[in-house]
Amino acid sequence: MVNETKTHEITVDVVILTIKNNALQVLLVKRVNEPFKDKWAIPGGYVRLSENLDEAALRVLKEKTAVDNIYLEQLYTFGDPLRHPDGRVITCAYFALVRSEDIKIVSTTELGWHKVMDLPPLAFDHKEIIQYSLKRTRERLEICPVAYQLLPEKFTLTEMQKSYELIMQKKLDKRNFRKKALSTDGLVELEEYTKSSSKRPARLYTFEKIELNSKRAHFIKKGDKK
Amino acid sequence: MVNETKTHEITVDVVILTIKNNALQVLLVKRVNEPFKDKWAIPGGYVRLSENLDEAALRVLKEKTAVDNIYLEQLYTFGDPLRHPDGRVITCAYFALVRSEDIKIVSTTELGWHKVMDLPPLAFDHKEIIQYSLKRTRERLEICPVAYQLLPEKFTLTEMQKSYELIMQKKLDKRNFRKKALSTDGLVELEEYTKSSSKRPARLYTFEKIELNSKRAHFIKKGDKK
DNA sequence: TTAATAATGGTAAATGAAACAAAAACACAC
DNA sequence: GTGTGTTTTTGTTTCATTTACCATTATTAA
Repeated sequence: MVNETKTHEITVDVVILTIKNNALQVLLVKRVNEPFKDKWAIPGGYVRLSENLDEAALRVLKEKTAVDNIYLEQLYTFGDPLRHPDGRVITCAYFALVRSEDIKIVSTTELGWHKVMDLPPLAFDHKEIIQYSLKRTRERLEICPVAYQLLPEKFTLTEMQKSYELIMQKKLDKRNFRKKALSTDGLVELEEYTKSSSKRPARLYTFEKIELNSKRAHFIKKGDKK
Repeated sequence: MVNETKTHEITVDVVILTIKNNALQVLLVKRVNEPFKDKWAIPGGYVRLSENLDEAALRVLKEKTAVDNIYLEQLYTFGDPLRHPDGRVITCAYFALVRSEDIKIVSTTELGWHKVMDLPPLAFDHKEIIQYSLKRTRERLEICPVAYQLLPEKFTLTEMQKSYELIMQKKLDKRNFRKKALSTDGLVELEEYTKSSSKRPARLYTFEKIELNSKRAHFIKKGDKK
């Protein structure tokens, strides 16, 4: 417990991902102060003494946005001594999957969605953090259908396939995807169809059960407090 | 940057796993100070300002043991406000897979191996941390043969199977395991056999290539400095 | 010779992955 | 109302991989 050990600061940063305009997008905030003034950054903030890390991440999320349905999971803790130019700041990074329809931006600062395949210059090591969140999202998608967290409440299988393709970065076979999707636990077929397009209507589906293969991840549903 | 945010302390704790006496074991240190005096704990220490988290974990490891071949990976960051009775201590947990033959205990404090299936009372939330490290080890084993990090440099397929069974907590079919093991990338068949037992000698194998499916994990090999 | 364990071969069943084409339903133009 | 265009919906086959299950031979020490 020498003095050297006592001047860390710890933050949480939250990579917020959604699908919007047929692209994977991440919510970024424009910094108003130095360092990295005017650069874009992942939303973040200091961890308060009274809250645990999950709570801190959720608070950061809610400071910027009004969200209802989210998937939130701790990503990795980044602690390079030089990652923050002004001192030793260790950040515990989280990532969240949200539906863009569920998000209302409540921040006063400049905030916007950016395509993850075309990021602006970012502050700190935030580019690395975003890249890692994509890798983790892919890993999660391979073991559980977290992608539905990015979709509207009711969606077609084609939309679901699109979101898989966006995350996995590759084309999938339509029939094979459909077969696998239909066997997914928790997927329910609705008696509703899309309307208003000059083509055959698509059946709508929704997710009821929350199947989660990763512990230490959190689904925050409508109405959950805190 | 209110004052409340500035009094965290951050530590690293390292779950050190090995296979010894036909059991998965974890290295624990007996605490000499309060809190949790005389309880067992995972080796840990404060993060210094000049080092990153990986370096801190490695330093903690080397303060307790002289190790050569290790697999080291960040596990999870635990930050419950009440996890440390004396204040707010956030810990970044790591886990390491080592060969018990490669470890020399250099610590002056009381240190010992404990079977993970039969743990003594532990300090803080260390039981939870160990449980999580087992889960992660299983996940890793499913995608890459990290188990060889627990084995002697030269090992028989039966020993390898034993280590898989210990980690996965289930029996495996001998012939199927052998078939899969032999097709593992990096496994090399040696022209050596076990000796000195009243039975048929078993062929020895070793690993040459380090195949790693998880980024952000580190293999520290013989001779690596730092 | 015996006891003990290692090495090895094979097969049947189940599962999963990849490749493929054709019919059905709607909107719209004519 | 008929035809056209677009998108959805659906099934089979093949191939490779995994799993389950079973039995025998080989090598050594004692």
